[in-house]
Amino acid sequence: METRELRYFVAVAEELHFGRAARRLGIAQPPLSRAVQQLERRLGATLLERTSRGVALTDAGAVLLREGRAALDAVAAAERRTRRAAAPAGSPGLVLVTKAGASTELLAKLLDAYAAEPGAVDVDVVLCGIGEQERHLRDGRADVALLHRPFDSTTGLDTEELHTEDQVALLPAGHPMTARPHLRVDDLAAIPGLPMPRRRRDDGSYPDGPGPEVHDNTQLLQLVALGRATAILPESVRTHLHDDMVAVPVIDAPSVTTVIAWPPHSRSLPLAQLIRTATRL
Amino acid sequence: METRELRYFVAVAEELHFGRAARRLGIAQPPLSRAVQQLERRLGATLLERTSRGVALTDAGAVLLREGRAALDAVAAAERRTRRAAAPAGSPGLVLVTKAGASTELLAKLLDAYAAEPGAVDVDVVLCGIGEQERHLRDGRADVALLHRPFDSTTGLDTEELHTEDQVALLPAGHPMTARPHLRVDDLAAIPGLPMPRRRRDDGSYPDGPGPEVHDNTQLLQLVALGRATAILPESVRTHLHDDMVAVPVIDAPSVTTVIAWPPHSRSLPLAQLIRTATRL
DNA sequence: AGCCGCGATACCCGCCGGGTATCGACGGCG
DNA sequence: CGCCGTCGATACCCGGCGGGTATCGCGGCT
Repeated sequence: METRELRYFVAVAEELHFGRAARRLGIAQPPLSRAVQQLERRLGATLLERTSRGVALTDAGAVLLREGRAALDAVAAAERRTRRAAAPAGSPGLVLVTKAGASTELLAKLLDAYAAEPGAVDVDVVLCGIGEQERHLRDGRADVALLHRPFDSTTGLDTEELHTEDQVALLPAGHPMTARPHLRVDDLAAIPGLPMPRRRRDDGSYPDGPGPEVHDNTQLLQLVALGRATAILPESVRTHLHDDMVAVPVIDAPSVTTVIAWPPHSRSLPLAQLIRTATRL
Repeated sequence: METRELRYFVAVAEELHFGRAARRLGIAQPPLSRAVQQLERRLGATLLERTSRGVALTDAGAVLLREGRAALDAVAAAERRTRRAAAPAGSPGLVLVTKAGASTELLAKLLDAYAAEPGAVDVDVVLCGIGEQERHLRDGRADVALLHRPFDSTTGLDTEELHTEDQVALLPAGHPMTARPHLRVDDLAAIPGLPMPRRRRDDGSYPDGPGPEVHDNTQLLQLVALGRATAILPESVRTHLHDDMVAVPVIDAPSVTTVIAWPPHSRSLPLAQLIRTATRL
């Protein structure tokens, strides 16, 4: 199976429309139809159910969509990492990816400590959207990530725990509940007029519910400060708070563990040293 | 990057010889040279150092060899799993791989328990050489494996622990040490005339040392029974012993954990049910 | 009935992957 | 020291395949 065929099939499977997929791929529709047919013949499997009004995935097609994405990521990773390995000295030796607006202190400490090590290489820091870090590791855009359990999935990655912290509720200053020594999750759900914002999911959609839609932490903090929302966040957000917000411990929220994660078959000395530095912090 | 190019490069990188690689690939040597040159041009990287007497890998080439193998495995997995998903009912629903000659009781119990579950599918059992299981999972030849820590690597796999056991030393019946209630690893290393056999490594070579070379457990047991060797093995081997051998606990050997492992992104109901059954044993 | 949207088919062209023949560089050996 | 053997690169040719345009066939909607 060639990567071209896989790319073509994945495009059709995602669009569920040969015409749109062809446009996305920058080719005409007939060759795309033909390529997918040929793939189906070679696999001996029907991947798509065609009706004259559109396309639907078969079970086998769903399997190939999932596995094919993983395979294309692996190919992309091979390509990117080879390019990086061949790049002249001075380019980034390691790329670290983490969520935008999280772990800033831990990250700063880690980068400082690592830079002080003998033989340290340049580290590029990439900030990306929630849930995108694992993808960056799998397709070679990054070598190592800072993830936050239980929010981020770490399946298929090697990890070391760095830090665990409890979560706090963020309330507008002056709210009656700020007087309480601690809260429970149910207390917050019951506050009238202070809904929990809905974060954008990986696929771009938002969960149902009453709260406002947000997609980054800055927006969220602003909404809390304005008295329009509340939120449960790791206690390290306290360092970002001014006196317009108050943090109250939430005793029954799951605690958050920051982990350093990397693709399992990585074998680079700088990466090993960065991980060692991280675990010693 | 096309899988064809990757396959070609991997063949050359493994053979370190264009002619042999071409023969292995079933093509002539000139197109192979050209394909690798084209790959190098596209990547903007020198992958191989050519001398008129042969070929050596550059750093970038070593990266692409490792990453490329992983990518080709992922492509092969996509292909195999799709074929399986499309195969008519009656073909194996799950393929389980484990070391030849290990975990037989646990495996039998697991298969029995799973077969009794409602909705269970057929399970094919594949026995393979030591260290080959991970590869079977990664390239789609198997869906799930029984592994033994700390011997098998589980990096990049999801696992659940099933069973932990201590290790025992296997001695020929009548040996003076069989009178001892327990032993230490150092005691065994010091026995004259009873060396530890050398097991074949993944690459087919054997470690240096005095012991005989073996590559499976049957051979090993035979050598012990003949009074030509000793070995440290999980205590479950006791069930295979006749009265020609004696097992003595080794108190400082690492204990062995049997785990069930699967590729991290698997999403099949039968697999989930098998894993659930396994953890409940 | 007629039109429209969508995927499949028919047919053509140019490029690229594969083949054979040969070259050029290097090392070994008589 | 010159000859030869080995090995990768180059030159050149051919056929097939990937990609393009034009068109068909089917189904749903109005």
